[in-house]
Amino acid sequence: MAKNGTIVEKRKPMTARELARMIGVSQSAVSRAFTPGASIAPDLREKILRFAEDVDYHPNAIASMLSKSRTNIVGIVISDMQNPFYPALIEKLSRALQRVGLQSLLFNITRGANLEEQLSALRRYNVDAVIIVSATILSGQTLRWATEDRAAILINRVAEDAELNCVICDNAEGARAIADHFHETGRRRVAYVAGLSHTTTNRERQNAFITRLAEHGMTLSALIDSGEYSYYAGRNAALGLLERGGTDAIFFANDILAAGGIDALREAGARVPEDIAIAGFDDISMAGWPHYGLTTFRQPVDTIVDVAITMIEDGSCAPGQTPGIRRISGELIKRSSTVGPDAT
Amino acid sequence: MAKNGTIVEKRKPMTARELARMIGVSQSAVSRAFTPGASIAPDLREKILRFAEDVDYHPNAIASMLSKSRTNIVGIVISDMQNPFYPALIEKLSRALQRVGLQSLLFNITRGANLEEQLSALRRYNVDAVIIVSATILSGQTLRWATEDRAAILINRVAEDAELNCVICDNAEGARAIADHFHETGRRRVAYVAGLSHTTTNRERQNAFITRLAEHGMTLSALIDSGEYSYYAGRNAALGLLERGGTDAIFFANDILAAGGIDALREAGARVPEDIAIAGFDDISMAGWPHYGLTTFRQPVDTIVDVAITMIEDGSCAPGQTPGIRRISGELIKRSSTVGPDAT
DNA sequence: GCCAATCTTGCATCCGTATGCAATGCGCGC
DNA sequence: GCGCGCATTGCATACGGATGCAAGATTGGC
Repeated sequence: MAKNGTIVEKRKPMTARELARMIGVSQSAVSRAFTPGASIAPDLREKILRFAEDVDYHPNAIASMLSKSRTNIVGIVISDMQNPFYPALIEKLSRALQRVGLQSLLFNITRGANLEEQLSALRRYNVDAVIIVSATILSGQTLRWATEDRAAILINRVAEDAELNCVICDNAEGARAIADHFHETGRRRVAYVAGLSHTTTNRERQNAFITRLAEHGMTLSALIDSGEYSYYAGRNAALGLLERGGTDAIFFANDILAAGGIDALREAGARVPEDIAIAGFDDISMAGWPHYGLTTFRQPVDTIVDVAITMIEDGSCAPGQTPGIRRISGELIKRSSTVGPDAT
Repeated sequence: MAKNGTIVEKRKPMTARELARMIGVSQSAVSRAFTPGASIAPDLREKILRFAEDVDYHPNAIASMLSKSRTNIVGIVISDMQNPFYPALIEKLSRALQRVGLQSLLFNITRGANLEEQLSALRRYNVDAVIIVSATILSGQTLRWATEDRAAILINRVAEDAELNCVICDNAEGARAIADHFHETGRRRVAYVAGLSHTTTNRERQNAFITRLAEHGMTLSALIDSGEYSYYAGRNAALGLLERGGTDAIFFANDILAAGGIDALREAGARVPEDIAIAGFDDISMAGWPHYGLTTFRQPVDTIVDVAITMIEDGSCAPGQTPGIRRISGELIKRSSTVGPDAT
């Protein structure tokens, strides 16, 4: 009744040569059968593929990579999975890559000194392209090192000192939309809460916002650098503003900050939006929850992903091509945190 | 003034042979210099490594994979990035893998028919191991197919029909802890809200919870299958229970459901925990936010990750080894959703 | 000072697939 | 019926590094 006691040896997968010998053709034929567009008679291909299916042969991707020097792997560098915006982006990105036959090698980097060590595999693995997702952690120098001689795209961050392709939401447009919206809804003394103030996304949002406030003749009641893009940083910033007084609207640099802000204000007894209107940026799913009803500028994530994939597929992000910055338009989503529950 | 107009050709990376010829040694020597423990004189290794650094030589990982038939890549299969628990887990997992020199190839699968197609790369890429994270989507059959002849670990799900290694939080322990806690805090008519009722995690939590209620002589006032592990599903379930009445505590199968439940109840005018106590499962970061203050059973994520990594490193999840289920103890985290703000 | 044991090193080959080139076969036009 | 041209196919080799084996270099023992 027992299975025989011999060690179950891991059976080595079949190779193209073995398959070829079984069928009585050359290894080249097998290779061609699996290569779309290769020069091979349709019936032979059919026959080989059928045979392959029977014996469960699959081409070894590693060997293929070596001879084609193409891996079909895209490295994705990310550093902040705490902000729900990024997991959502990664999910869409990896699915879109998969749809065009590319795999995602994930590099989750940690703030610290040994960044090059963390990214060393990125170079040794010969990924076809690198997508760097808001790696606020990477300095311009590391950025250049990581993307040297390699197709690369930055998402949600622009490269300042390096010449790199960037796909990014039009942060200025969004910040202006928020400012306009505050203006239209009668807010006049407005505060801005930065996440990491030195990041390019923050600077773009902040500058455009402040400029637009001035154009409307509104008052910038406060400018706070919360130090990080986190829920608790948002809470602290909001409480500080509440205590100080003189603010009737706050634009948080992103939604997770804004969520903290809304909760903290309400717990402290302030009414949102009656006393203080709140707006964020990104439109993470939480922003749409009834509890938050957060007015925010929706990042065009789908388009951003599409553009990035297209650049990888058509090679326009390959080294040697002239890099450029693609700014994608977003959309203002008005919710109850600025216009009250009636307008929802 | 313009740079010369020649096409910038992508300079091909140097090979071990070229490096060897430059130094005047054999290619083998170079290979050995980069192979820890290889038979090579210390000074020669030193010399080669120094030279390599100078000319920026890095061993080609693809070629190495081919000859060693080891990729140092672990495939991570995931399907639900919406629940914040999973991004947090993925983040820790990928960092831990990176720490031991393994890369993470991400497979973000979508519910649907062509699962094998989505996972086909998993087999062709010869990953050293597969970690399947709560792939509630995968049937036992697909599971077996995906892990065939391959080191594999399931996290947060047990395999029922396949013989696979599982690392999982002790769901029954957690459910009992919640039941005990409800009992101690005077709750008597308790409801359970399932996520996907057929998932193994749900069944374990549900069965243990109901059993413990009975042991305490408490009433199971309702058993709801919310249909998915989502915020909105939690809202709907909670509102249904509130309308029906007769429930003074609800155990949601996970935190994201519970968060929806808390919000919906409060919006409907119920007091949490005075009228209804709420508990969840996972301890996602949101559970600790003051707004939620969610009592929950904390999954031992760090330990789960450690155990999984260890199994990969010591080969105990390799094919041929006897698979087993590792249940890791978690911890009840009491917060204001059950014991009121005083106890916080 | 000589020989054996050990450490180093290089040579040759392998890993499994892709592909340029040459050879073969087939079809078609005249 | 012959010849040209295209479609197929196989052969040989490349991709870049790992490694068994044997030769060469060192060291130590007596």
